[in-house]
Amino acid sequence: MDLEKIISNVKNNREQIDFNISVDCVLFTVQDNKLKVLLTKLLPGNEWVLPGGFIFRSENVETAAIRVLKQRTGLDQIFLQQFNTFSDPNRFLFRSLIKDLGLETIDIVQLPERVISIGFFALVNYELITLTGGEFEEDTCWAEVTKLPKLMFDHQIIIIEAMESLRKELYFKPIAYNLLPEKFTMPELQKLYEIILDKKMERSSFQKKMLKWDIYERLNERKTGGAHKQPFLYRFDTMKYKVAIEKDIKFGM
Amino acid sequence: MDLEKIISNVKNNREQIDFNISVDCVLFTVQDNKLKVLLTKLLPGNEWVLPGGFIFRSENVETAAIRVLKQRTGLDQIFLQQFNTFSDPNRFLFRSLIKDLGLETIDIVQLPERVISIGFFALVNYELITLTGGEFEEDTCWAEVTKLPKLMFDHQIIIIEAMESLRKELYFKPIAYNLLPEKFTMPELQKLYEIILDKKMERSSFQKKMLKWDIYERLNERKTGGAHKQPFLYRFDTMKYKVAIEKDIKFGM
DNA sequence: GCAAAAGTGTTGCAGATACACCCATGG
DNA sequence: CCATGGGTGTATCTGCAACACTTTTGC
Repeated sequence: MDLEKIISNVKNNREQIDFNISVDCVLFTVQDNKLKVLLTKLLPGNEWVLPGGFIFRSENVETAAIRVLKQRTGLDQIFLQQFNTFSDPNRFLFRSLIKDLGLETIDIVQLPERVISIGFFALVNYELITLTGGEFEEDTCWAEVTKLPKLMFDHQIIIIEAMESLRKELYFKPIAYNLLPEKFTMPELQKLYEIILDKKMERSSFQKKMLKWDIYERLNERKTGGAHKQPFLYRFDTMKYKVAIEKDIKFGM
Repeated sequence: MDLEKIISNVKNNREQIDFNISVDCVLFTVQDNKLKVLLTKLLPGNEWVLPGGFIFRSENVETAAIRVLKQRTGLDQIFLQQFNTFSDPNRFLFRSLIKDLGLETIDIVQLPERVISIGFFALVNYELITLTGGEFEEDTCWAEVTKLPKLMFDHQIIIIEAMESLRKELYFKPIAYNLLPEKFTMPELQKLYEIILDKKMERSSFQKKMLKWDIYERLNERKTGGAHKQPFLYRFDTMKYKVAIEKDIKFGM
């Protein structure tokens, strides 16, 4: 990612790309029992930004978001959800950006004014990403949502709103499994809920609630390696989930 | 609203207006116990469209939506909520639109390709609108959501998604009062819920649920005029609502 | 006075919570 | 063998749906 590249992009690809609209992706993961988001830099040494990009005229915004995430993570099956549009007239001004970065030599006549951005949040398991980690740039990091560094533009607001949306969603839909490996245990799932909703829960009640929804398949395996009794492994079952939705099951916490 | 006006707009106002992005407003109201949406026409005799408009470079998308609704209804205090972005590459093509309408004489070189639209749904009390109804054009109507006429572009999809969002919201937030006059009765509120959620409810339970939330103020007045026992009048109380949110009250149906 | 609508009280059931108890594992 | 974590059963509590009963109004 390189700002000058972006700017030459703007000048040379007006036919293919809409430079008034972008997507910004808040990619969440959980590592060391902490909720984190992926950040990157436009210029080395500068402030952090969310991974994002402009939209090709031949694609819709979801496709653009998938493209951006694929480019960052190597994955193209990431859980993704649009949550808001950011359109403050002063949120992203090419002209002031270039001035701030001391790139005044660039001819800015053809650059658009305000850029409107569609915010997406995405969920991914940390281990899946590190598997394809080879392509990461140095100017990329996982930042704890409680300890965000200084961010450019309105990206802090975008992250905060993404978290609110994630919480609201998790409160009513069982989307947390997207943050876990394919096979996971109930204690792991509970830990996730506790981290995201920032609320301790009772072990037995939690488990019963999850099982009652009947959307997780219990495998004939148990998690080995840890000390103490080995917990069962579960897997999210898409078919069961569809059946549960048909039955109008409520997934509220 | 006039298509040729729009097109001359595009040509003459590129400085002020972003013609790649628009807002479309699904304005709901309830009349005769039916849920209806406001529709309009681009050209007399042509198909229906949702009220919408482009976005000034000096405003955000919410302001644009408020502007569009104010222009249609005379009201600027309408409950409004963004619900999705519509960006299919073929959803709105100026070029094919002009061709379809037989306006091929128009020079289309400067028109944008695909227009991305931000969808809003809005709620308004029917009586409030008719008060300022003088400025309505002939080519404007309230269409029942169950009997939609043929619509241009992807506007039918937008309405359907708006309804789903409205239902989902109403299921978890007490927004229905926006469709009622300031003072309303519990039976009226219940009727609304039944229309929107398309589900009959038990009178006594409904009333208790509403009162338990403690967000409606019971007035020392009763609704007169109808036959039978006069029901109490209530008013949505913003302060009480804030308190209830603080208390983490669940407004689920 | 009666029918219909609205307010209020009562009861029973289902779901959730809290707790208890047991089991398994590694150190 | 014991501390800890995990599975499962059970008692209790709560909320709410369903129903009953009462009150009020217009005709």
